Formats: sequence, structure tokens, C-alpha cells
Amino acid sequence: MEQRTYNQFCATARTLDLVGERWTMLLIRELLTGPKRYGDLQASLRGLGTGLLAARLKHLEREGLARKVVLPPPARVPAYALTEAGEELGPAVLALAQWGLKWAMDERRAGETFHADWAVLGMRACFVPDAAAGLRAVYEFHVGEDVLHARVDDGTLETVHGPAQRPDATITITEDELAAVTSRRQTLSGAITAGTATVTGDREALRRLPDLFRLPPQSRRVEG
Amino acid sequence: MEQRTYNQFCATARTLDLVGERWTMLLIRELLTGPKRYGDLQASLRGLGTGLLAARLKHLEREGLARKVVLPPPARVPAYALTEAGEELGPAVLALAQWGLKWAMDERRAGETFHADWAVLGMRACFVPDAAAGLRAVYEFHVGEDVLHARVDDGTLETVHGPAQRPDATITITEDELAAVTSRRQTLSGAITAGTATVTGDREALRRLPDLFRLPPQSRRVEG
DNA sequence: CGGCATCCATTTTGATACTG
DNA sequence: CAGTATCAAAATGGATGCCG
Repeated sequence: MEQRTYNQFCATARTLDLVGERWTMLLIRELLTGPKRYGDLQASLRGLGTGLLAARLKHLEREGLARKVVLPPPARVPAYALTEAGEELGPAVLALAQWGLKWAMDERRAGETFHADWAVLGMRACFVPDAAAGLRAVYEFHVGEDVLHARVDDGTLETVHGPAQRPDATITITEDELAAVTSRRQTLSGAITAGTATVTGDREALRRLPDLFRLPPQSRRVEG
Repeated sequence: MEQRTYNQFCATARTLDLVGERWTMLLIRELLTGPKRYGDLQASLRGLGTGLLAARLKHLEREGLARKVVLPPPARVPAYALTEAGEELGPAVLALAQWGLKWAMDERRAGETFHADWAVLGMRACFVPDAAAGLRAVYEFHVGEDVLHARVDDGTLETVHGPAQRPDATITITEDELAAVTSRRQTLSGAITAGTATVTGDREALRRLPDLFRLPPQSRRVEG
């Protein structure tokens, strides 16, 4: 079974030959927030059967976009991580996310799954470097079962799954409320004042948090 | 027959629900260099059957990403163009192209088709705004049968299919030679001095041309 | 738990013939 | 030209089952 290709000498088409198949980009999205175990990938991607997941992972390995790793002690369990080439697909995934935030994120629909990791990618997509000038802070987010953190350092942002070593501030919010923020039904500041999100830690870091991320104005796709 | 969806409340997944199917991104790539006729799309995308092309176009129309237009006189023929939402997928396509230029554009392979339009998209992908500071020039490219032009205006670049009204400079190059530049076997300057590309027009505009575009260093995808 | 193999019902696709 | 209609060949999804 040889691999399907567009057979075009074109950078876009060559890239899509590698990552354009169904689920592949979403697998990369998962790995962009840190290494993940086989089972966790399966759990995150409802509808992707175990057979196809294994095939996709093997494909990504063969093409040098991902690799199998062993998580550092004390975990020592196997997982998948992106290679350098895979990491560099980040901008492409973020560009898709940015477009989606503006043109496709209306109300959460019935049956749609949601994971905190995805919101974290969304944060990367609407991060405003200028608003983070001179700021150095680590935020830890608790969303349902999930913990993740964002490290801001003077115009740069790094968001990773898992807890931080020494967070400056901690934000706790429910999945539903975070989804509401993503679809603009709520703002982060609004959730905090409404009490549906609770924050602790460095006041200065928390004060600047809402400015760090700017969701694009929502637009409707119509005849243009 | 309802549309397949990832069923995820995630900007990336929502976007892929709309444009993640096979051929869709390539259709958008085609339209990013200007409106195209049904037959031209079919000719550019070898392997895409007429049935699927019609279905994809209808899908893009229904979702507000493309629309049917009538080309201005004296043409007056039907064609497809992007809507505002469709145009804004440009950054995502360019991000894919940028990645491909670095990680996937080795030698042109046997059987791969090639169109000047694609190289033009590649130009957008490696345009260096700083190198165009204070420059205002229109370049017209002749590649085989195709004609297209690039309008540079102080840090901005617009590349479109078709001839320019009043080009400052004209570059003529064969498809093969342009492909060689894309895969780094040749440089634009090299092709000019070698005589495989010929240029005419404003000397200053031509002098600055090679600096306007910087191909990223080619990398090999391996275990990282 | 991780991961591959198998079986089978549905969709998608690719290629071509056909029509206004 | 611009599309429809049709049919065969993949690809997908879902359910298990198995093995280290």
C-alpha cells in the first residue's frame, strides 16, 4: 500500500502529503502541548480508532515528525513527542487556530468534546507579545482534572501540559466556563469577577493576565 | 448525507472540519492567486476528478469561503473567487508552504506537476518585508505559458496571476529553472548570470529583487 | 497499558462516460 | 466548457481479540 500523494512540486502540497490526512494535524496539535501517551491520545481524539492511531503514529515516526520517547523518572513510561520538524509545524497549526477563532468558533455544539489543552493552544493563538513586554511570570491553570501552565517571558509565551514548578499565579476555572470564554460568551475578567473562576498568587501577574490574550472579533462567513 | 466532523470544540478542529478534506486546501491555494475558472482548476489539480471538484466548490460556497463570480469585461466568463473568509486562510496556507520549503522541498520528483502560480505562493512565503523597505515596484514574471506579477510596496507584497498594467521590470524564466531555484539547486541571481533567466526593465528594481525573497535553509527530517 | 491484526459496514476518492 | 451520473477502488470507523 503505497502512500497517496498529490504529485505536485509545491511546498504546500508536499506538506499536505505529509500531514494532510485525516487526524494527522490533530495529532500534532496534541503533541504541541507536550509528550503524550498512546492511551491519552486515544482518549483525546474520540472517533479515531486504535488501528488508525497506530498507523498515523507510525507514519509520523517514519517521516521524522514524531518519535517515541520514555518520560523522565519517576514516570518512565513510553510516550510520543514531536521532533524538531514536528515542532516547527506549530505556526501552521496556530494559523489554522487563529482563523478558526475568528471565523468558526460560535457556540459550543452538542456532543463536542473539549480539553483544556486545546484552549491552551488557543491562548498561544491569541497571545499579544507587546502586552507581555517586560513581564516574566508563570501561570498555572486548573481546568477540571487537567493542569497546565503558561510561562511568559518578555514577549514570549510557552504553554505546556502539566503543572509548573513554581507558579506565580494560579487560575482555576471549569471546562464549561473556559469554553464560554473561547466562544466569547464570557471574558476571563468577567469569569473572575463573577466568581466562576478563582485566582490566587501575585497580584501584578494576575492584573496583566487579561491583556496578554486578545481574541479576534468574531466574524460570520458570508458572500464577500 | 451529513458532513463528517471531528466534533471537537477547538478552533483548529473546527477549521479542519471546513477545509481539512482532501484537495480543499489546494483549491484555496489556487484561488489565493486570483479567480480561476472551473476548467483551469481541473487542469491545475491532476488527480482531482470533475465530480469531486464540483462537490468541493459547492462546499466552499455553502460555507462562505468561495463564491462564483463573473470575470470583468471583456472576459465575462464564470469563475470562482475567495470570499473575505477564504482570503484570510492565506496565512495558514503560507505557514504550510513555509514549513514545506524548509522541510519537504528536495529535488523535483518524476511525475510531479508544477505551475508558476505555486512558485508565486512560494515567493509570498519567503518574502522579507525589511528588504523591501522604501521600495515600490511591480515585477512581471513570464514562466512558460504563464504570466503573473508581484507588486512590492514598502514592505508589502501582493502576488497575482496574470499580467501587470505597467511593470517596472520583467523576468523570463523556464519552469524547470524556476523549479531548480525552489529546490535550491540554483539561485535566482545564478540563473540570471547563467542566462537561463532573462530580465529587462528598471535596473534598481532588478538589483533589489534577489534580496526580497529568502529561502529558508533546507533541513532533513530525522529523529530529533 | 500499548499496540498490532482482523473483520466488516460506510464514506471518500478517483476515473470516465455523458449531457446541456 | 461546466458540470452530473456512475462505478470501482481506497480510506475510515468501530468492534474485538490477542499478545507482551
